[in-house]
Amino acid sequence: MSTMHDVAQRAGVSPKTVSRVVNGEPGVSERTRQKVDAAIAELDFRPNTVARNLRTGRTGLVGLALPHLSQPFYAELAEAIMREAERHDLTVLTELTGGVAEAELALVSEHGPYLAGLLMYPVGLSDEQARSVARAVPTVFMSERAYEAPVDRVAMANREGVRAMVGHMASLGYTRIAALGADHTGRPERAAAHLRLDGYRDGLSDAGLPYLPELVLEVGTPDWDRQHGAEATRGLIERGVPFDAVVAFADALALGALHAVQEADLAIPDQVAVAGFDDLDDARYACPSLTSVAPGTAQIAREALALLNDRMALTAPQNTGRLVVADFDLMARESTLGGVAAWGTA
Amino acid sequence: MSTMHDVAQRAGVSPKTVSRVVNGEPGVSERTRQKVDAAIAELDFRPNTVARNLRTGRTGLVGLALPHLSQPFYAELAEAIMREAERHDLTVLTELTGGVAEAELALVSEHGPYLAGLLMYPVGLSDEQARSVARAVPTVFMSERAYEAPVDRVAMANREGVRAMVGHMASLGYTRIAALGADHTGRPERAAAHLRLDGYRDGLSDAGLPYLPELVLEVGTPDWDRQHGAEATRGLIERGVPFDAVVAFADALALGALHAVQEADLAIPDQVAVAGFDDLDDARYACPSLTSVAPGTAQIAREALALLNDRMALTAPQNTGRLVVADFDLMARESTLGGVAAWGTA
DNA sequence: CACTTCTAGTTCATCGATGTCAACGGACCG
DNA sequence: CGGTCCGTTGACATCGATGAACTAGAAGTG
Repeated sequence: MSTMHDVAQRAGVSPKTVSRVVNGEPGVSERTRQKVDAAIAELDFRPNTVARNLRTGRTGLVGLALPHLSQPFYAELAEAIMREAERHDLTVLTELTGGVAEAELALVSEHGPYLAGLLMYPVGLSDEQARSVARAVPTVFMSERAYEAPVDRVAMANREGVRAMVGHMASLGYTRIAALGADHTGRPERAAAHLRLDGYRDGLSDAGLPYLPELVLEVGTPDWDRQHGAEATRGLIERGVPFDAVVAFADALALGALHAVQEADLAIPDQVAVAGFDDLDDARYACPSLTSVAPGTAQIAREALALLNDRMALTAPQNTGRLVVADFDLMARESTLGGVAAWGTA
Repeated sequence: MSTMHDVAQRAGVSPKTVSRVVNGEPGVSERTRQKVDAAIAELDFRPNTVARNLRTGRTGLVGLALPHLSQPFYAELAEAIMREAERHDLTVLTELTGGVAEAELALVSEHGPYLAGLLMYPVGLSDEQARSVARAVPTVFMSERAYEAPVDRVAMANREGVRAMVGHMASLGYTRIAALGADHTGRPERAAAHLRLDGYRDGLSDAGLPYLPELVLEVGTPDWDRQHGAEATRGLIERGVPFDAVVAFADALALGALHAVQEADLAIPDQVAVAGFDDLDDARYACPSLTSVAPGTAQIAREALALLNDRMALTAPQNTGRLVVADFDLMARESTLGGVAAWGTA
């Protein structure tokens, strides 16, 4: 590994001049610039990032904190963010928190000091903890929950998305539309469930349909997975409650519902229509393919990095948090439209 | 941020002594150690990682290079590796290569200098390129392809896994077992396909079944996804070739096959049994749940980090690469066994 | 021509921690 | 009692790059 000093000697100039050339600073004549460039090429010199970081105090490292990667939603989000970070010349350091406040905080105390910024999908953090995280390092949350803290946040169009989905179903003639994934604990970390339930009510009222509590299915755990989606749907069927559609608050739940409905020999979408939220790859490939709300993952990644950039540059307001809500798309597929749409297409 | 200097002043000692305490070096009396510890606590001092890295030349950063995260197999692998890295006190820097040699190399030239090690799932690299990567930074490949280079590698039990799967099917009485995912291009980057096909032949010959070329399905692209799995299976059905089982070389292909088989109104597993490879979460949740070869992802992560540790410590032999093959498990589920095994269980 | 004004480039200190080596004080020994 | 040795501790240089302050010479100005 050659250093700037080596390059300087070879080019017959001072190290500082080499530094100027490398960083494209002004005050270097064309002639010397060329000499230095030549020396750099000959020695295959690459500036030592660590030393630079120490001197400048900047690292170009941003932390990405997610609960898991094994759930496709997070994996897809991670991928989008990494691709976007690359465009900003930032290096991503990924940490899995398991959705536990402890781990979410540990990340900050352990890596915080040398992180230029932090993108976090917080789950367990309290308002107070969120504040302390944001105080320690420039932070952007990707989260449906609003925090009582001056933190930037990117969210999905939870309410509007579900509202539109209910509208979609109503316009197809479905009238007894179940909601799958409600939460009645009121706990703030379940904000996504609350907002989506609000959207469900909005959609019903838009369509002039009554809100029927027996069609609102709670899911026992905070984990929205197929297992629980199937169980809740089975329960609905067994109770004999009449219904002709299910709007699930997550694709995983919807895929479970799909399973339970087919298990009961009900035709999709003729007897029961099903829809989800997240637009996972799995939704496209499900059988039948699943209608879903695409939450604009790419846009979320873009906005999150834009906000973070501002904050790292201290361009952003210091005492207030900004909120960006991503646009959604309603991806209508076989599970509501029926037909023989080619499998695996958008 | 307080520095060692601050702590030293507060404790009335020299910075070097603080350094000794922090790093648990010997040669510090109990009395001073306590004074220093107290000062550290009072100032909430945390050593500056960047400065330490510069001085020592070590970083504790390992790169993780994967083609994608959006394919569940890679996401699950990434998760396993991150969890394991944490146990080794290593920080993981993830990069997505898209499976392109260019990106795989760029990672090294860009971040290589300050990476303590590299875990890569290589796809596009040539032997020569693999060599140059391994020369630049301590490297462990996770890859089915063997490289003509002194690089450590962790692989799956490709051949044995498929062999066992074919045995499993034969023991259940299936005799016309199709292979899905073969490759006849012979290109080295498709080694997984070649090995698995070998395993298929082994399995047939173990069971005394003939190898029938018309039952070997090639998949057009290197991408093993559901779409292609479904297409190839449809082709088989349309050609009217009799078959009673499909062993797919990847779960994604198997899920596609599942779809195509059901589409043709063939009962699973009564008329056609289906099995995959990878044991994705999706396999457990498929309908019917999918029998699959679990490649031992957790073990792969463990072994990969163990090998990398050796190599970073220079404990490993320098001119030769080691190979570890992970154990596999045959997860038999409804798609071969039938029955009503609880959905979503192991 | 003396004097300011640039420009191109240099010197030196510095970021924070750590390796090297020397110094200091007490214990122990002959 | 002088000398050696050992356990502690500190002074200083160093890792590689960069910011601040400075200089030598060219160019412009009245």
